[in-house]
Amino acid sequence: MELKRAAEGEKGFEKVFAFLRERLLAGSLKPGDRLISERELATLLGVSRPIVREALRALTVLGIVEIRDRIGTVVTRPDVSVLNDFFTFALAQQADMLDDVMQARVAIECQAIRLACERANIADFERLQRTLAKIGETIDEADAGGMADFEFHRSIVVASHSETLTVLHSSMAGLLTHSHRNRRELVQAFPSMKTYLIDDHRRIFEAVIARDPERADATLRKHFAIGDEFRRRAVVGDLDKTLDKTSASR
Amino acid sequence: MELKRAAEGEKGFEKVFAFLRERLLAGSLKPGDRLISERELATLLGVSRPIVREALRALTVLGIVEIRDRIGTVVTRPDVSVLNDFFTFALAQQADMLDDVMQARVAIECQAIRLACERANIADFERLQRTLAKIGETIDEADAGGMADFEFHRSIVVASHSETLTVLHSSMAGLLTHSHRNRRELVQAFPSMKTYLIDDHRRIFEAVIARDPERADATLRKHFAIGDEFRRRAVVGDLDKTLDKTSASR
DNA sequence: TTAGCTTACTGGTCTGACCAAGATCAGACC
DNA sequence: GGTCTGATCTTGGTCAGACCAGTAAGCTAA
Repeated sequence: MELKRAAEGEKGFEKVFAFLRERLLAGSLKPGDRLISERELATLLGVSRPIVREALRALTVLGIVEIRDRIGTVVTRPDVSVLNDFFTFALAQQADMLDDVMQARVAIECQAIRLACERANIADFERLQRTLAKIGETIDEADAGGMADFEFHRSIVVASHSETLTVLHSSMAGLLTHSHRNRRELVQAFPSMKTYLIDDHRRIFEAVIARDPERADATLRKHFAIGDEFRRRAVVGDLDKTLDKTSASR
Repeated sequence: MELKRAAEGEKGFEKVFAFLRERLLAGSLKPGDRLISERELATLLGVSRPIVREALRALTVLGIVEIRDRIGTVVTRPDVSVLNDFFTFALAQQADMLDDVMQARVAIECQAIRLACERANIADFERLQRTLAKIGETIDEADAGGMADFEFHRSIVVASHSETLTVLHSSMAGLLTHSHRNRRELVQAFPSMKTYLIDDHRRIFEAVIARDPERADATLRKHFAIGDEFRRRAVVGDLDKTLDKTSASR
């Protein structure tokens, strides 16, 4: 990351952006700090205000900074919602990316469940149990059911007590809400899937309770694999076969 | 996502941004398309050019669009490298997050190696072999050694042929370069670690070659665990014990 | 037909200005 | 003396118009 030559060769916007990035990365600008005014920044760096605003706006969409009307620009604690924006755009134009993101989600969640086995506390267990119960209660509703499914998986990641994993997971999970819903709609059409959903999640829950990372990881991984299988077969309208296969493999 | 009311109530920037987002998400603006000029956009939406530029710049940092000097603004294929920027900023301000980031890296890499076992092609194998050899060659050099280590791990992720995983990994790996270097400096001080480094990486390589996801994952995971152990013990100056323990556990 | 020149258009930037509203502080009032 | 209030300063939000520097297309001349 070459920030040294930022002072002269850059193109105005780059100059301001690099200037701010430097302070941000070096830590001299911390969350909560208020930046100097746009005008000051402009004269300080020898550029015009519109350019400064471009840079500030850029930092804003990156979630690094927040421009408060008539107050000033303050450094914020980086927020995940940026990733959501990005993924929304990215997926809109590249449907094939969905599978890729799913892989990342599996990665995050499997690691998270391992950590959860080590770090989960009573409150985490309770949340897991609550969301697990919710899955059972809402098994017949497409919307609520999808939400419950999502909440359960999120609880796993939260129980890992890893902020990075949580952040990554929530940004991807948002995108995958649709697939959750789709799966849930399948459930309505094929009641025999209910057992799979409930039992699978319960097995995952039990592995965490047992604080067995290996089993938890493996169970969760299998859960995803089966979900994949479901979706794949559903496309070719061959659901019964899937159900047979999955129950046989247990 | 409420885009409908975008036409009037918005604040200039929001108006332009929403206008473009709408087209982007709806698909009427596809990668490769050239936007109308800034001036046209400004008059079309009833705002000034600087505002339009703010919006375009925002889309630029999101990797959605590319502003080409004296050519125009074109829609690009979403590039995941934006995440790199974000993570760089986000993680720079929370040093305590480093351990957390490491967990995410493990998550990414373990998932990647599973995919690599399925998807890796000859070129990937060759790159892995090349970087593995490099680790052996540079075992006595702190700088080059750390780089070789990094390259090997990166090769694993690249072999997964998952762009999302690759980007996530590189964003985190960059931050963790220091710890790599530190480890390497330890190697200089304790030559007996050389065997661990070389053998461990070779075992990982072999598991990928064998296309055995479970073994690859487990081996890689153990590799990280041992690295962790090394660093922990190093802090309390108890390296010999570590070496004994790790060789005994095999 | 083609080489070369002209010109319209593009992004990149600056200047200076105006508005609305939060922040601040002095002075008036209790 | 302490509190309230209003003028003023400052801040972001925005605009209009202008200039530069190249690019690309259109036109002219060979």
